[in-house]
Amino acid sequence: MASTDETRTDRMDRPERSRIERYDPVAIEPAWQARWAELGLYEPDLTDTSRPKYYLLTMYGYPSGDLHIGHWYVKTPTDAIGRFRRMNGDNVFFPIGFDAFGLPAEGAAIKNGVHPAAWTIKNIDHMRDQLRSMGTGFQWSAELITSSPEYYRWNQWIFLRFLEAGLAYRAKAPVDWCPNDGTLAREQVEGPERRCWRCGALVEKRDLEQWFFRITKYADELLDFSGIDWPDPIRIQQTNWIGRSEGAEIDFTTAPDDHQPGGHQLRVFTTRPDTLFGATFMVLAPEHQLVDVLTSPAQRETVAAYVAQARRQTEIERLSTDRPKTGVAIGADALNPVNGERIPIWIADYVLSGYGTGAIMAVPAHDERDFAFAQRFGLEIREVIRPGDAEAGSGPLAAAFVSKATTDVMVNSGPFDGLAPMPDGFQAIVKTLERDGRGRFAVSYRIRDWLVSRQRYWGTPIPVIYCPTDGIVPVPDEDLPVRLPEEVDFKGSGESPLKTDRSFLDVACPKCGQPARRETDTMDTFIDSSWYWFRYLAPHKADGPVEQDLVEKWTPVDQYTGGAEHAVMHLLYSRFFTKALADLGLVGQREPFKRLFNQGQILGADGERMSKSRGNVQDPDELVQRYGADTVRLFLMFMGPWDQGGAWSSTGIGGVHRFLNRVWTLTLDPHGIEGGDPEAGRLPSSEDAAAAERTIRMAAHRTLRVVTDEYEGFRFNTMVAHLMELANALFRYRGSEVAGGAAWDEAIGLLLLMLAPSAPHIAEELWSRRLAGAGAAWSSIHVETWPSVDASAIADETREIPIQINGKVRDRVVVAAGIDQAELERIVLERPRIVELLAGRPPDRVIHAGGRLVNIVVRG
RNA sequence: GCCGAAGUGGCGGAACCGGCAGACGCGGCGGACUUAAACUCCGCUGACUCGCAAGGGUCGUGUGGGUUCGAACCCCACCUUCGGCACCA
Repeated sequence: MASTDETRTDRMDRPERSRIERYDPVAIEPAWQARWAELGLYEPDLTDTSRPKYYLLTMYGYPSGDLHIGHWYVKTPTDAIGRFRRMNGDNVFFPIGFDAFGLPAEGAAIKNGVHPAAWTIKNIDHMRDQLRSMGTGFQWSAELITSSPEYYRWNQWIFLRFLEAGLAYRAKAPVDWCPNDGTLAREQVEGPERRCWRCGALVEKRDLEQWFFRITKYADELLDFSGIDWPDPIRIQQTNWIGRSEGAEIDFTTAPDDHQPGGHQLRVFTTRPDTLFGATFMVLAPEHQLVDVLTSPAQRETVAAYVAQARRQTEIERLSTDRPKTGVAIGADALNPVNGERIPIWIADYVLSGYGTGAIMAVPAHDERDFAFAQRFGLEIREVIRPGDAEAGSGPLAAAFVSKATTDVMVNSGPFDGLAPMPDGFQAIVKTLERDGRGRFAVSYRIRDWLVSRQRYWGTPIPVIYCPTDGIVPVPDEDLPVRLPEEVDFKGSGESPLKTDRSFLDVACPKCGQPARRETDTMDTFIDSSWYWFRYLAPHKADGPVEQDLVEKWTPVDQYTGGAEHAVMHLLYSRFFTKALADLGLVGQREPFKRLFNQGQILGADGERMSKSRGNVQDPDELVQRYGADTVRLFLMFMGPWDQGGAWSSTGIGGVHRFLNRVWTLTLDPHGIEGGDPEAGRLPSSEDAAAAERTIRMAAHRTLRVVTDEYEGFRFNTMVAHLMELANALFRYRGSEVAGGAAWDEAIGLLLLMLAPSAPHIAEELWSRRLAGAGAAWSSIHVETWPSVDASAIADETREIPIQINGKVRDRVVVAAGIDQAELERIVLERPRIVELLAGRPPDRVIHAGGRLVNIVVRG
């Protein structure tokens, strides 16, 4: 006691409140950013082979003008990953760029008369500054802008290779069409009535000749995810999107009647050929080619009206299973190929022209949608499959029977009665059809070829020319790039100005030299993002799209981060492109991204997606002004699990800022004593100096062990929580005799190193002051090696075991760490509280849960 | 509607493999420091309940069932919210 009092008196001589410099992030952050850039800290040598490569990629962004907090939410933790890998010895390549083509630039042009290129460049300039303020270690020398001819030239070049390889083709496809503004994007069609966002006119579908990429060629390979570490939900969504189903094609024919001779082939795809005898009608998509040919004069008007209204609906509406079924009979019949039966032909909007063959055989007894349809229109429902144990003729079905149980049997199916439908009946019927040339096994996919044409100005021009004599003529490679004309008139209409620009349109045919016309469609911007990571490795290469040596060495990307909203489009297109480019011999692997992580999305405070029009955008700049980039970075990492996101709220950012202030205080003023804590400056009564140093070392090394793990698993929220715990633990020893000692100093060093990837500026600042204090030469904390755990510091001698009775905790006991089960059980059963609660009842069982817990089970 | 995901204190969230629910932070309450306030520091803080107190008890992870010695976690059904549905990127 006496000695403690002495220590206390001793401390009184010092000023109570420290006079250290305050933590002022706004003063230190820009200086370190400049210093790092000067040193080229983030400009790795791509040819360096002495260290393992780590290609870290975060989805590049659209230059909408302002960075919002959501951009930080993706990029700053990704930056922390890069810094962590670098400290672990990897050669990290972390590029950034801009997905600069797209609709908003054109919208700005129409609205405000500013040229899309000027608007885009201005936005990029602003966003570059904002990105720099985050303190992210992007390799700016690799920056890429997709709207530059230097980039889109190679989109064109790749398009031409796809064309040669048969991967690009032209076909008719419907677009949403406004009579005044031309083709509309989905977001430009508003309201349940589907009106044009600009002029309010009713939007209709119009069929245009457009370009497609044959992604379906790779459908099967795209179902194979072996060798890549992607989250299950993304793989499942892609798998369902591709939607492979095995079944059969069956050829029905039309029956002759008063107005047509019959004999037209109607091919259907079905996954249940075993139900063929139960097909009581057929349904064609309203867009089906034969609708016009087959419709009877009496039905012509009704059918035309139905087709027109079906064409006004979206696919989402058409596929909704909960709305009443609609459809009309076209006044013609088809013949069932197995029994020659006449069945009526209908059209209905639930059959889509893009899936299968655009026609189905309807088996109402065994398909839910067909059942609903048959009920609505009073069509025959004929049971052809019955559960093995069911009575025959047990009355009409109340619902479609869609089981695929092997105990089911086929009925009402002629020679196939009694077979199990799957797989026997399926096989038998298809084999019979095959023999007669009326059907065959077939695989169908839900995924459709990728429509890449856009009737827009601000995109990559598709490099083909239409010649009256030579037809479709590719632009020769040496004429690339086909540049977007700069002087264009937007005329206040939504129609692409390319369509009326004579200087662009008029061209001589490369084959015959006759006057010809350029393609005016541009490419979907998803093409830009389908190969950009290859280009980052040599963004200015003029004689080819990629530098093959570097591609060989640096790809696939080791870690890709970005939003889950890209699950099925961008992430699938990128995989398709990589496979196609591999088949063209351009790249060596068939998968783009080895490991994928999808962070969650930050919504506005109102829980809605952040957008300028909603006025719910959080500007990070003002937070950075107030708290500094490190606090904002750390707060975003601390908010919650990275894959979760959520509505934005700055509540709690002060707590993170306070934590950084505490780190600042611990590092620069270990001996200070704050008023308010009666124990300040004293060791806990149970510890002497040696014990205190052991406690400090244990806390620091245990934190290091778990934090290392959490960096590797991207569990940043708990990582920050553990750093806070360490800082709190150290604070308890501040001003005591061990503060500033060897164990303390080691702990501070570890704390700064662990903080460095996430809060790079303050870690660097404190590190430099620490070096200066020790009289050592400066070197950046970001080139330090990640520390390793001292196993001897964290060894535990005892552990606390909770004791349960029937699953409820009733007591706890501290035992030696290496205790054996029998000994533990003896100690537990002798505990007075346990003896009391058991009241003489013998335990039925005693469960030892992996040495972590004991559960005593008693009955009665 | 279909595909994918998420629901835990007043709030953000933790519990990584079926084993102590609520770490860490915010907010709130109390205290220290201050002439005062701010800052800073220390303590308490799921709900209900028994007890002067020390300390107990019951309930509790969207809802309803189930499996298990034991469920926030696994299974079934449902509700709500978010992402995607092919021209926003």
